Parts: sequence; C-alpha cells; structure tokens
Amino acid sequence: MNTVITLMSALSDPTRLGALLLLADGKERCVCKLMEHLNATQSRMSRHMGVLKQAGLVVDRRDAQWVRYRLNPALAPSTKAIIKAVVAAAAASEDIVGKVA
Amino acid sequence: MNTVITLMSALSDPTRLGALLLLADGKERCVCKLMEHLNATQSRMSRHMGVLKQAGLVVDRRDAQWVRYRLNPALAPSTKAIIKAVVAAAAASEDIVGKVA
DNA sequence: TGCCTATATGCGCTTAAACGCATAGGCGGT
DNA sequence: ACCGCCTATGCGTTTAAGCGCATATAGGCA
Repeated sequence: MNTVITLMSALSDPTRLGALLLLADGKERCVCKLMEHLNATQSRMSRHMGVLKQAGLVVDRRDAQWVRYRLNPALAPSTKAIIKAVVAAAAASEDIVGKVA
Repeated sequence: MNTVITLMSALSDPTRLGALLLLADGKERCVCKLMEHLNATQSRMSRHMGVLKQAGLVVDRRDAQWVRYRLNPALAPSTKAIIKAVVAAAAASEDIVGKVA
C-alpha cells in the first residue's frame, strides 16, 4: 500500500535523489559512474541503489562485471508524475547534483 | 538550497503526509481536528505540524484557543507541482488517510 | 588457476527521528 | 482568580538510518 511514503523516503536522501536525477534521462549507468558523479563511496552508493531498487524506482541489469541501473520503465503513472515534478523542481532549483558531466 | 530534500523528508512520514492530504483542499484545520482524523496523540501531531511548518509547507494562525493550519499559499510553483502530484497519487492509491470525514 | 575490477553485504558505530509523558503557556468562560 | 481546553515543548528512551571498514561474490582476462 503506502507507495507514496516509500517513494518520499527513497527520495529524501541527497545521494539517492542525485542518482534519480542522473537516471532521469532514461539511460543506464553503472554504480561506478554514479559514484563518481555523486561523490560517494562504493558501499554507500551500492546500498543507496539497493534502497531505490527496493522502492521499485530503478531496475538493475548485470552486464559483465558491471551492474547497470536505470529508471524502472514500468512505473505507475502516478509515480512517474511525481518523479517528473521532482526532477523539474530539482533542475530548476539548482539542487544538489549541479555539475553533471 | 536543497528544498527538494526537505520536502521529501517532510512527506516521508505517514502522519505528515496525511496532514498534507487533509489540508490539500486549502481549508484550515486546527490541530485537534487533524489529531482526530489521523489518529495521532496531541504531542505527536503538534510536532509533526511543526516539521511541516519548518519545511515551509504550511502556515499557522492563532484563532482563540486554537491554532489553525493551512497549506502555505506562497509555495513555489515547482513545490506546488510536486504536492499536486503527490496528492493525486495518494488519492488514487487509496493511501493512508482513507476515510476522511 | 590467479589476479584484477566491480558490486554487494555483514558488522559495529554514530546520529537523528519519533514517541510518550509530563509540564508550561495562551485563551475563554465563570 | 480559577478552571478547562488547546497547543507547544523539555526530557529521556527507543528505533532506524546512514556510514566506513572489511570481506565475500561475480565476471573478465591472462
């Protein structure tokens, strides 16, 4: 049930929000790339991605030695709408992420 | 800065999200009414409303012995958009709140 | 097999959130 | 002045989040 709570919790951490913003373009990224961009250690990033995955926001795929994450393509429309609004707001307010390469 | 994180944190608690949903109609409600609807104790509700206020989501007004809360009418458009999406999602998914009187 | 890179996870620690209880303060009515 | 209702807050406790460190697991390549 309380999907919204789960979603809000998932996005209430800077690293996780940052990851979501990075993945918002729909493309895949491996953990190591996310680490770089978000200035996170390996275990931290891995765990945060685990939380996002658990929340159903992202899916992962093994590709050789990498694990590539991307936005869950099967998100509920209402969830998608929230994410879209969040991404827009974060982009507008120069939030976190900032300089993305 | 990280307005979005603050917002997400504020909404990642059932009682607070419930309060926001109740106030989403723009009308005022005193703490006691919120307590009733959300099944919360007095101190809990008061504190949660404090968090929402701190986050800038609601404003309060003293009216005799009551303190009436309402959505902050001066919310940033991007924040408003997020809230709107959240309210829609929560309403759709039969989240929390449920039976509002 | 052995080694290197990439990722996940067990463990212990630290910090912050949330709660209940009790109390204080604001306001109205008697 | 006193009492009762409504709300806020200090305090101590419990619970959960997040972190780093070390280690395990998985795949590629020599």
